[in-house]
Amino acid sequence: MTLACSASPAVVDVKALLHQSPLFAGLDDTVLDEMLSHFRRETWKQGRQVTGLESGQRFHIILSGRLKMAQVNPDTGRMVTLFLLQPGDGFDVICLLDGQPDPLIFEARDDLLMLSTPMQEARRWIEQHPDFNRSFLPYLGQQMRTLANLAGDLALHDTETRLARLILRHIHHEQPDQPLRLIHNLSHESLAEMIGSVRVVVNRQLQHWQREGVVVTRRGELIIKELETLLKKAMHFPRHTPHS
Amino acid sequence: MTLACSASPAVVDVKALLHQSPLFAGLDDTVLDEMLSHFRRETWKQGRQVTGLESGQRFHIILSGRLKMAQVNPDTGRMVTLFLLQPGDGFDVICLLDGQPDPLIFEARDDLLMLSTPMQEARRWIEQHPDFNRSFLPYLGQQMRTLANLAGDLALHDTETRLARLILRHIHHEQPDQPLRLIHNLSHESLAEMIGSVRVVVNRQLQHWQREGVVVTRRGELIIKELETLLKKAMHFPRHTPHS
DNA sequence: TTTTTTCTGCTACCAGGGTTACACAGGCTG
DNA sequence: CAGCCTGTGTAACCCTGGTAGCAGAAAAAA
Repeated sequence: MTLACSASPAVVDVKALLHQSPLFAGLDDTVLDEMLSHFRRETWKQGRQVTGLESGQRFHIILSGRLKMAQVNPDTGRMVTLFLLQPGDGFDVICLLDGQPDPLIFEARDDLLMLSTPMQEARRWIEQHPDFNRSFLPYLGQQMRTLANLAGDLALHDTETRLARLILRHIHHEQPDQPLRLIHNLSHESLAEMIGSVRVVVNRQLQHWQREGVVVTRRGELIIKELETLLKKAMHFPRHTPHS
Repeated sequence: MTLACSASPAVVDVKALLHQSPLFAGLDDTVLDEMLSHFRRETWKQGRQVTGLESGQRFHIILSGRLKMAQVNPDTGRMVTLFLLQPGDGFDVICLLDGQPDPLIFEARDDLLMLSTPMQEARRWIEQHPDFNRSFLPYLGQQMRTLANLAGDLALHDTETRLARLILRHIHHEQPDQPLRLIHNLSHESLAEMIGSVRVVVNRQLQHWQREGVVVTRRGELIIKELETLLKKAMHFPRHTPHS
């Protein structure tokens, strides 16, 4: 019997997880139970793509796995990742808010376990539970902040800066004596989509840093050797505090 | 005595204006009055710049004039406009939501007349008036949608496409027989900031279109001659419906 | 194992668009 | 009126970063 992290999603302790998530942290246990009764489980397997139009009928809460929320240019085939949603996140929040369909694409980066409920039901529940806003509104603020920063970065900074920031933003706060590394097993392609660029460019940059001795790359792994240098490349104007 | 549009802001019919705005449209008249009692008037004259850190203490509602909400790169001095806020809009919404300071810049494009109240007060009022969410949440959705589209455009489309879209998005729906033109008296510089580019590039593009016969430019004015052509340049993937 | 697919490294190419610079127009101001 | 300042037209330059293409390594599937 293995100690599963995301391997055995069926036994996830839903309530414990939601209590840690920024969205439901403050909710009373009984209220949470009541809410959960409106939801049903739903699973997507890795790689599944769904457009905003299709998924727009239901609101989802991620229990395990990561979900890419992206925009596509059908002409060139290129993609930008707007959000990489994690357990505790909900989608599609924008559609939940204003009811309009989103021209977005959602793609399961891992096998996904989620809760889902009809959009209308979610809206109704939120209306009837004003206390939820105590955590919901700040959550929305964070999302908007992330989007604003993405837009700002895309318009104002070069790929090197953007890549450096992306990496730093995603460093897991592990034991400080361990060598710093990215846990996320993201391909260069994925990294590229997250900074609004292309695989070749990301690779080019990483190789460049590797020759400088700043990082070491192995397949699906990225080890930071000189954090200071990377910080300098990323810090070209005041940073926002990464949540949590 | 002149027929003032934004010239005599002192006599603006606040309640009428707010009833039209997406944020307060649905509010009861008595509730609106109660709300207004928490606010005080505030004026900024054109060109005034304020950072998010300074203005973060109060929440504002625009009554007349336009306000640029932008991000800056202190190294290059370049700017991106995230929002061009109009009468009926509020700011800073992100800070209102999560309480964190924004590394943004707010600049009055015209003389501004606004209502303002301490952030805390605004948050408290929202908490106590759950009905407000009926219009507030959709409003937030629109804002997020706008940001998402901006980020998407910046990453996926060239300057020509972005400029075409910007212009089309800002056409005032006037009498259809009149020649189409941009009311906003925006400089090329302003246009550039709104598409995350630079004056020279915008000018270059406009001249190019002018030689093609698509538009005619005069100082501070832009007349569209061939709407079809411009639409074709803008339409490279499914458009979202511009609000209102 | 062999085969297939997914990632990665690297090259040559070139064009979009950003930087800099200057001249002139129109509107303001004194 | 002269002066100033902001907005506009246009040129030369060149560099970042995107496209196309291929070959090998690693992983996954057969």
